[in-house]
Amino acid sequence: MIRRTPRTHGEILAAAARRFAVTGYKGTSLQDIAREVGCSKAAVLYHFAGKEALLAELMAGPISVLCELDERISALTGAAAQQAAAEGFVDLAVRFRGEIALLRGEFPELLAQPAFAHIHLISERLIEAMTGPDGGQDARVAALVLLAGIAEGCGTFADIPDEELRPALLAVAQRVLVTAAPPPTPDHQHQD
Amino acid sequence: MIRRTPRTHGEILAAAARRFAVTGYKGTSLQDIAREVGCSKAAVLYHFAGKEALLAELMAGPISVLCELDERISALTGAAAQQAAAEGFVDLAVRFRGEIALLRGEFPELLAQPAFAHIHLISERLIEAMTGPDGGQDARVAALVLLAGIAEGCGTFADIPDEELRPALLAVAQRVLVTAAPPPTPDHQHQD
DNA sequence: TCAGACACTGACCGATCGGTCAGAGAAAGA
DNA sequence: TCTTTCTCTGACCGATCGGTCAGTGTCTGA
Repeated sequence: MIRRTPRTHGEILAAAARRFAVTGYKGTSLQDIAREVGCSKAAVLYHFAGKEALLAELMAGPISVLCELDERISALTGAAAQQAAAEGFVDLAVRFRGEIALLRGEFPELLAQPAFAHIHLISERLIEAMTGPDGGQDARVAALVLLAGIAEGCGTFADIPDEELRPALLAVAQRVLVTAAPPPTPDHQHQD
Repeated sequence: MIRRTPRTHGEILAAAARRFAVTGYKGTSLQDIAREVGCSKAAVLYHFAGKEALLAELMAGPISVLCELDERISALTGAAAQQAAAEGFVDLAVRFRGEIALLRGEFPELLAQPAFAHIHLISERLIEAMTGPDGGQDARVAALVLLAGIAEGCGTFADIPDEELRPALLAVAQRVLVTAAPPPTPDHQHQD
């Protein structure tokens, strides 16, 4: 029972991540992945129940971190929730930028699948938190632009190391989010 | 020579735009479009040389505006170019948000096609302009997050009319862009 | 009335997709 | 040595893709 040759499972996963990152989930065939690994398509399907299973395993890490972030935020309100959401999402995006990048533009359809249904709810709560205590339409637009910009952009920062990208994104987040609604009357106009 | 029944060409284009916006370019088949119009797939291919031709005609508007913006920016430098790039891109994104949305995540592959090769160069020049006179890595990150965030996010703001979305996005742009390199030349610092 | 242009259809094409399946080959325990 | 288990393969499946093609009905100008 020594289960020799542990090579393939991890190799296939890594190859799938590489191909997905370049050509996207839909744009990558099982044949492409098999070619990258150097085995048959059937071998890929021997180790994984299907193409979806491959994606699910690849996204397990970032998804669990996203769920943790959601729980953490749900215990907070107002500016504290906003700050935690921004910092948490930047951390997640930097750490898992490869995984996020491979979902480029396929969020709508992938999220429609039952396996990822809860992600949709979480992302909505994330935007709500990032919108902050202001709650106005401008704040919501800012939150959405930030979220989408980080998610979409972080995959293209392959040349920037984590320890430089994180503070850069955090700085952007601090600037873009509508942080305070001092009086009830809308009154934000100072900046930096 | 009266060319009666002008119905189909425009109808097909509109139906394609609708389907592309929902399921993406790759995710929409000619059959889907034909079903939406209520004709055969062959009829779609009678009016358009192919699926790519459909996309090209849909994108002709935003692309020409993008080219104009590129020319306008190329005549400017520094903060003026940055401001023009931000405002111009926001205008473009708001006006053509439907068209931009249908490219969701398919930029990499579509831009790889020779027909759209110059778009890639333009978007790079746009980012360079948005990076601004500061030129540092943080400014570049900010520019890319803004560009990606607007492009990716604007398609989801279907419930916000143009005249509200534009100032909201402009406000985000003013906040997020690194507008000045403070120590060397204190030049411009107005805001809002 | 009739030829021809136009708009369109259904059948069909080769390619590719995700996925299945019977079986081959190697290794390990008995 | 024999049997079992694991790993992997090539052939194959039905579905769907973008695209082609011969032909059909309809309208128009002569």
